[in-house]
Amino acid sequence: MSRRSGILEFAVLGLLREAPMHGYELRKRLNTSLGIFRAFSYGTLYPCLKTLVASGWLIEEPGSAPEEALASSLAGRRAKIVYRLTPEGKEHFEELLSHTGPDAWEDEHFAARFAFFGQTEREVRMRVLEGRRSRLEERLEKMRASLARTRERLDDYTLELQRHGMESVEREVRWLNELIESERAGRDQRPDTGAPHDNDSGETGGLPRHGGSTRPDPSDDTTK
Amino acid sequence: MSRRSGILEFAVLGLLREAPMHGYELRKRLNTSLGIFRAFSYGTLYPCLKTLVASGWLIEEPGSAPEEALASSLAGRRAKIVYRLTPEGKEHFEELLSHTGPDAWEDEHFAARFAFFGQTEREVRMRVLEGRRSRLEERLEKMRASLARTRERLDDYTLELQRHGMESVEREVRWLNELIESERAGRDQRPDTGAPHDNDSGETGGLPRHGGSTRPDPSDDTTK
DNA sequence: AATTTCATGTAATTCGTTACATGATTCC
DNA sequence: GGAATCATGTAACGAATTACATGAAATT
Repeated sequence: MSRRSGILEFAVLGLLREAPMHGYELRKRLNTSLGIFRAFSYGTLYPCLKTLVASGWLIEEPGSAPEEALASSLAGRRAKIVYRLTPEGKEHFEELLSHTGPDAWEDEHFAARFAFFGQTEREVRMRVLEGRRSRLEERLEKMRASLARTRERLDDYTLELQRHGMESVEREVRWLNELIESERAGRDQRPDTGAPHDNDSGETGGLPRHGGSTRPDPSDDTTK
Repeated sequence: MSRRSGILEFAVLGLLREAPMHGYELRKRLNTSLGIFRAFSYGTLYPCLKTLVASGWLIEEPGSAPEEALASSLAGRRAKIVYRLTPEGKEHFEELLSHTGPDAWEDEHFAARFAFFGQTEREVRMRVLEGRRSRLEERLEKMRASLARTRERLDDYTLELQRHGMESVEREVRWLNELIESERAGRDQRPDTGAPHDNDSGETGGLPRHGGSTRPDPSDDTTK
C-alpha cells in the first residue's frame, strides 16, 4: 500500500551520498544540477528532511560555523544544519537503487533514476532503460490506437498536438535505444580497427552524444 | 489569489462546447482524444462537474434513457447525467480563451490551450504560441547557464540527462517556430463555433506536419 | 450466467505549493 | 548601512489520486 512517489526522498539520499549538505544547498542542486526533472520548494524539502532524520537515514550536524558553537548556548540561535547520510541511509538508498520494476519506468521516476545511474551497475541500468522503453512503447501503441479510432472527428490542432506528442515519445525511444546500445558496448569492447588513442580514455559506461529528459521544468531558481 | 490551475475546468468547458456529454464519456475524451497532456480520474472529474454546475456554467440533464423517466419517480433511481454548457458557461469559456498571459505559456496549460485552438482567433493563437516560445527560451537560457557553471562537477549520466532535456526544449521551440510561421501564412481565420465539422479539406489555419506535446501521459484507460 | 464496460459518486490520503515569519551573512 | 542571498521553518491551502461503494447495460 501507500503508493508514495518518493522522488524527493530518493534524490535527497542520492545527493547526500556524494557529500553532506544543508537544506538550502540541497534545494539548489535539486532545482539546477538535477533540476531537469522537477523543482521543489522549501515547504516540501525541509519537512522531508525531518522525516528522513526520523527514519534514521540522515543525521543533523551543526553547521559550518567554526568556533561559535560553544560560546552561544542561549536560546534563539538559529542553527545552520548540515545533513549527512547514515550507514542505514546509504543501505536504504542502495536498496532503492536496486528496484528496477515498473515504478522506475515512469516519467519523473525514470529521470530521477537516470540522474543517479553513476552509482549503479550496468545490469541495473539496462533493466531500467529497457523497462522505460517498453513503457513508452505501450504508450505509443495506445496513442496510435486512439488516433486510429478518432482521427476524423478531431480538428487540425488536436491532431497536430497528438502528432507532436507521439513524435516526442518516439524520439525518446530512439534515445533509449542508443543508450542501451552504448551500455551493451560498454566493457565487452569494440573490435576497433586501429590506433589506441588515449586522450578521452576510460569511459567505462559509454554514453552517446545527445541529451534528454522527460519533463524539463526548473521553472525558477529564486523560490518566488 | 487562489492560484488554481483550472486545466480540468477549462478542458471540460471546451469539450462540452462541442456537444453535451455525461461524465464518463468526458473522462474518456480527456484521457484519449485530449489525453496527450493529462489523465484525470473520476475522483477529480465528478466533483469538478458539480462545482461547474454550482457556478452556473453547466446544467445537468436527465440521461439518454428514452422512456423510463416518467414511470419511475421513486427513490434510488441512479441518474445518468448529461452535462450541457449554459450560455454563461460559454461566455466564461470564451473569457478564458482570451487570456493569453504567462499562465497560458506553462507546460500543461499550454497543451490544453492548444487543444482548443480551433475555437480561437488567429491573433490569440499567435500570442499564446509566441508566449510559449519565449517561456521556453528563458528556460533554455537558465539551463545553459547552469550547465556552464557546473559542467565539470557532474558525472556523464547527469550531463547526458541535461543534454537530452535541452534538446527536447530546443525541439519544441522549432515546432513552435513552424506553427507561428504557418499561422502567419494562413490568412485570417475562423473562430469555429463548436459543432463537429468534417475536417480534411480547407486547411484553414495552416498546420505544419509534425506533432508534439509537452508531457505525454494517458497512462491508462481503465482507471486503475 | 458471468464478465466487461458503462456510470456515478465519496472518504481518506498524498504530494506539493504559497504565503508567512524570522534571522544571519555577504557584497557593494 | 542597505540589498541580495543565505538559511530554516510553519500553516493554510490546493489539486489530484486511490480505494471504496454501488449499480445498470451490453456482450459473450
